[in-house]
Amino acid sequence: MKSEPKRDPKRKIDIHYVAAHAGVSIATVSRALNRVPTVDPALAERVWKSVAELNYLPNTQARALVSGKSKLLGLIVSEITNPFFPELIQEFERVAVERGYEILIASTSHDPAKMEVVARRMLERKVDGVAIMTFGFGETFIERFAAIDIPSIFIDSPSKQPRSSTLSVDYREGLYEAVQHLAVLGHRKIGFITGPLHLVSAQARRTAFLDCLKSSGLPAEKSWIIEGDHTLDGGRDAMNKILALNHWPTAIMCSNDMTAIGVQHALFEAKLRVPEDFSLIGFDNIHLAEYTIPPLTTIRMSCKDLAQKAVRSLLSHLQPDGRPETEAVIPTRLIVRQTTGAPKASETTAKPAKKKAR
Amino acid sequence: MKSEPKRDPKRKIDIHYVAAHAGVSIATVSRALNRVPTVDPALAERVWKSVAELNYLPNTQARALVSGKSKLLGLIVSEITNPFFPELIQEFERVAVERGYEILIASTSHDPAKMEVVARRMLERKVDGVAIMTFGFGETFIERFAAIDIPSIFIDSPSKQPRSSTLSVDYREGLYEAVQHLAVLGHRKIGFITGPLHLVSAQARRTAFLDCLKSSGLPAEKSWIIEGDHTLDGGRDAMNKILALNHWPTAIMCSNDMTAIGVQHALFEAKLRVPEDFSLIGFDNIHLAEYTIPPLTTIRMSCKDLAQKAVRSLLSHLQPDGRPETEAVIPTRLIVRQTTGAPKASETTAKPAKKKAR
DNA sequence: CTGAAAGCGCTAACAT
DNA sequence: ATGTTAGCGCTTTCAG
Repeated sequence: MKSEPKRDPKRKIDIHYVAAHAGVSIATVSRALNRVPTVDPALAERVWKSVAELNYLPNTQARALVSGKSKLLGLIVSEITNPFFPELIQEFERVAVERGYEILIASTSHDPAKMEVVARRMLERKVDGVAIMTFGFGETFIERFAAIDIPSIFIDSPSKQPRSSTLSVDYREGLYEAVQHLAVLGHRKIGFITGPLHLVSAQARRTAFLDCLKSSGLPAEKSWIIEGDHTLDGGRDAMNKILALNHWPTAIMCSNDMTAIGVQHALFEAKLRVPEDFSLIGFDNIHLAEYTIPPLTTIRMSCKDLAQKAVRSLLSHLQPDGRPETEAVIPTRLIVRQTTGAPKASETTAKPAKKKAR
Repeated sequence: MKSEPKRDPKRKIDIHYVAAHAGVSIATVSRALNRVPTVDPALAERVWKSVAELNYLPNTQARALVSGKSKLLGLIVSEITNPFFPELIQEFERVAVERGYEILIASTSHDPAKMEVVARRMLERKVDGVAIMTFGFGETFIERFAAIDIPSIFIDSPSKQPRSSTLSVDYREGLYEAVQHLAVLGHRKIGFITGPLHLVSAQARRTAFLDCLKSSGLPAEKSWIIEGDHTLDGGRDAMNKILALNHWPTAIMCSNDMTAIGVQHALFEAKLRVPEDFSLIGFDNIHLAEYTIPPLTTIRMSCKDLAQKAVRSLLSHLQPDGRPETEAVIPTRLIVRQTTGAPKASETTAKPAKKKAR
């Protein structure tokens, strides 16, 4: 029986294997890997060489189990098919990976049942922190995570949990610029298509819009405030509701860019033109906004900012030294493109002839 | 000293805690949780009640460590900001979660350096399987995963690794319908904007296009085949190159929808109209295609199909019973919207006056 | 059918 | 500075 217990060629490459290969104990391997400063440089060198040679990858599960840190960050978004979120995800991933964290993405689709599942998934995988980028429904999650003392960050509605931070978006800033822009162009009748109003963020945007109208001395016509749902379809449907009205606004502002693209589509179908018949302003400034026809005037909210601040804040809660960053504000700014212009000179409050085939 | 060792209220809720609460051993708890059929129903019942009452969540890391199964599926995409991928991710997530798997998303951005990192991330986290949806560069990954015997699935280029499956897209099908559609409309001069040609999938699409041209008896003009990169910017730039030519095609086909949207933008800027001046066809049929102005004629490739088949195939490799699904074909089909029409009657091979301000 | 006990691969005391 | 050892929370033999 010629058994060779020490160097079984098909043996799994674990820390013991590396230790044997480098001629040190597993503790030294562990220390070298974790860059503990007290390790003899010569030994560390040997360890790293073995690691490279054997193509050793530490077992994350074992590490997580013993250390209590999963090195996983949760990222909850509402709707991954809204291009705003992929852009945010991309940056979040970049920053998190750079700092040695992996990221667990889940989308709720605004479905309460799914939210429950999503929270469970995050908890089961023992995320070290979680960013709730649903623009609403933060409360649903916050307490769950706070109860288990998982750092969290979410948007718009401040929380008083100790390990929870808030990102507050300054909607007024960009919205005010937008309303002013329209006012200067000569618009006095501005409609607004909101997001789903059960979301605090959608409410915040609507409220900010109303405030800006008031401080610009513009009237707020209730029938021109239509509830959308932040999707293409929602934008189209909302615009069609406005078109069914007897009195039309001359400009439409939207709670996000997808809504605005839906509006453009509704207008296209109705043979109405932008900006000749309606001026249009979106919100988010997704990359696509530059490519709509015509290119969309919109309000920029930097998703990179959002992502970076979220990761940074989360990680700040994870490090014992230095106090956590607990609040950050995200600015917004108007980006003028080609969907805004002066209202028609012939503009009256009477309903124009509609859908006249050209 | 009134110590109460058994029911420390702030004790972590682990399997021992549940076992104590239910009055059974941890082995029974484990078995009940894993639905081992030989457990006494009465005991199982007690365990489940305790689990619910204590809000117990099994520690996934510990589970993974001992079982060797991470219950994690990797999903590698090339570019998360291309809307095709979020749609695919959404479905992938849905199906995977339904089957009890979590999903690890990584995007390569076509960056070889990043690919290395991405592969490492997947390996470190010990994914049970990985879907490589980069539409190219599969080879970079396949071998790495095959070497460690991780099931994988990827697109277009078949692999001979035992635990690796292929999704082959039938590009010809939809492309042929598209070329025929244009031919019937009267087009004989069709240009094509490709994807990045270092991707096998982009090459496959171009080759399929060329074949369809030939079998339709249409000429293939080299200068009308421009390399794009599957992005908005790439589409715009490619179209501008075509516009700089002396002889124009009358129709443009694109390797994906984002490219087509970029083309629409270039045309808009050049004051050219779709479909009056150019007919345009995309590829993918992302949701947005319905909302471009005018709505984009495109070739549908179902990302849901892709996602479902990928997950199913991956999981089939993970179950010992039944043999793995090793190959699936994804159909494609033309969706006619409003970017295709007859070429101008005045159409000649001479270059029309360009950029005349209206 | 149930329980006791042996690890999974690693980190972090605790020795040396 | 390095090695030895005791777990992290769970699944899974192996006895009973």
